[in-house]
Amino acid sequence: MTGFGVARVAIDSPLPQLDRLFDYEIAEAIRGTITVGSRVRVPFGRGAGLSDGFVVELVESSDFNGKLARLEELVSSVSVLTPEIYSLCRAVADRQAVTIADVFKLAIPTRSVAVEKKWLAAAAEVTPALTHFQSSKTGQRSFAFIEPRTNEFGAIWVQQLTSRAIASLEAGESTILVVPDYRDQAVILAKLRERIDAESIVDYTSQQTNSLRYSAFLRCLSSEPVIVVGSRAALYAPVENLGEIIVWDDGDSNLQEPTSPYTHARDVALIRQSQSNCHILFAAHARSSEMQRLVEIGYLQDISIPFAVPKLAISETSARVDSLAWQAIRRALEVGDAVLVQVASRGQSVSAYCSGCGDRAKCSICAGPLWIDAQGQPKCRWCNAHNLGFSCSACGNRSLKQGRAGATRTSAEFGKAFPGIKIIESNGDNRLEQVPPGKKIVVSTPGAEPRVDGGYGAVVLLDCNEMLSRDNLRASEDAMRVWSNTIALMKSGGLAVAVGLQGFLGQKLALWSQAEIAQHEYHSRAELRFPPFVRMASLSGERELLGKVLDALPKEIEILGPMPESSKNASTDDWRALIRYEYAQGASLAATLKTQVLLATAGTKRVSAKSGRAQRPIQIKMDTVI
DNA sequence: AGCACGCCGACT
DNA sequence: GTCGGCGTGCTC
Repeated sequence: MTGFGVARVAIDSPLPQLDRLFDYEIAEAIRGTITVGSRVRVPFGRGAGLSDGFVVELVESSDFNGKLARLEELVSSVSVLTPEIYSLCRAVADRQAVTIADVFKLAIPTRSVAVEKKWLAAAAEVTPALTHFQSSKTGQRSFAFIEPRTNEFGAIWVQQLTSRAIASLEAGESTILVVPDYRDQAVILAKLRERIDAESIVDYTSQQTNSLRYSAFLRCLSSEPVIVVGSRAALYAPVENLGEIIVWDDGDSNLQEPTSPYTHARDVALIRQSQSNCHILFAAHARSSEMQRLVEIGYLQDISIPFAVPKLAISETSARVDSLAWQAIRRALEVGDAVLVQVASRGQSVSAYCSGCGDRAKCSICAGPLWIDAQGQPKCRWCNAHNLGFSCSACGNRSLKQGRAGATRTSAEFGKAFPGIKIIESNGDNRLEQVPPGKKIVVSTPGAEPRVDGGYGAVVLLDCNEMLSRDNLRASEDAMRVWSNTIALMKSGGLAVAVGLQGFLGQKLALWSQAEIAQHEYHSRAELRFPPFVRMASLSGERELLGKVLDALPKEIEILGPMPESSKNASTDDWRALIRYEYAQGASLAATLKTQVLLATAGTKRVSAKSGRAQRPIQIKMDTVI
């Protein structure tokens, strides 16, 4: 036990200048118990108190020219920061130009003493076998389209992914299964519980209490192989013998980290894969442009198994619901099946207009666009205010005209067309998870579609053009993903109809040529030099500081802007610049940005007084979402 | 972040 | 003469 007298500690501090290791002399009293990964409290700086940190390395001596401070307080003997997770956090922080502490927040849950005591007591009884085998395997990196279909056993993708994870488990390896949608997580967990022992399943789902999260985390630390199911955070699960990472439906925006380190689960998964050499599989019904890129450059292999494509009719009419759709609905109802109708937006009407001059109706408070909710009342899309006493800002007229129908009005229309048939509405605010099978029409907004045992007899996609014309770079890609996932809720013999979908996308979707659609999308991004063909970072902060940082960047880096931040709540006078760069430039750009921001902001007074909360003077997002 | 060190204005 | 302003810089 002698020898390791010095601990190299990562301080858990958000300050970028402290994002490195500090050496400490370990006090005799705790030398025997301290391990790599231990949570410790160390004296730091001139402050009187102790700072939190993690032991990253134990060494015999330090090469620090100075007197080492003493590490006296070991918080707990559990090695929470395993070497594998430390290097993952380090790599993520470096890639995103953020502090490692920002990544620790995602990787290491808050300690719960009670949970830890219980776990330690149980661990002492079991004595895990030391199976720390060093795998020299090379992981296979792949992408697969999965058959969009539901049968009596549930969705095909659920069956395929759980089977894959169970096979790994039986071979003694762990799997991390990333599923963005919480309803899908529940379905996956239920399917796993049906088939294997609960001991081997770790629920890493995010909406849990601290103690549950910590308990799930500790279960991963035991060396028994497990299947971890969760969202973004599951990628940091400290499992050993990681056999495979599976990411389901990577196009889902839930996989994007909204706060620092601003990562996408896809990138974290790829980093962890490359470090541990495990297998990685991205699977979905549609292909994101990021997947398309990785397949095209040969980084991922397409291992899709050919499958029968769903029956899908495209109607190019301008009618909102055309005869093809009516026919499909009628046929499904006749055989006693449930029908799913997808509508672009909820309420009575997506939009409202002045009946006098025809101008778009605006909110009396914030001038945002009005829509008509399920109760028939005008509401603002931006500030949510009721606008009962509408008066047109242009002509003074006091009455409204409804725009295109939303889910509520569509329901009413279907009610009239199919008297006696049960109509059910599901939307983001009022979401149904599951409906019983049988004759009924379910009207849903995208993302709120309830599941039905055995699948829907027919799926009708309305407002296809509306979905495509959203003001967003990813509108088309998102729409394709949503439609594909909706069609996947249909049973084998069912018929889907996409109303108002024209041209290339219509033709290709009808043939389920997902790869061609993704290729088309990706190439159009490449032409514009938009992500994911290149990467795009955003820098925001005070104009002068921003200028200093931008001036320090190498000449070959393309800078767009800076320009004033256009936020709806125009309280900030921040400026913003975009930086377009190649993937190969990422590492060095992140490093220069990190140091340049530090240099530019050194000596700057932190403006914490006015806003109340200390803010970083310059914010770096290495991959901005446009 | 804290906290100390350091080099310029009005005070018992 | 010195008390203290907060600009600058460091933290194993």
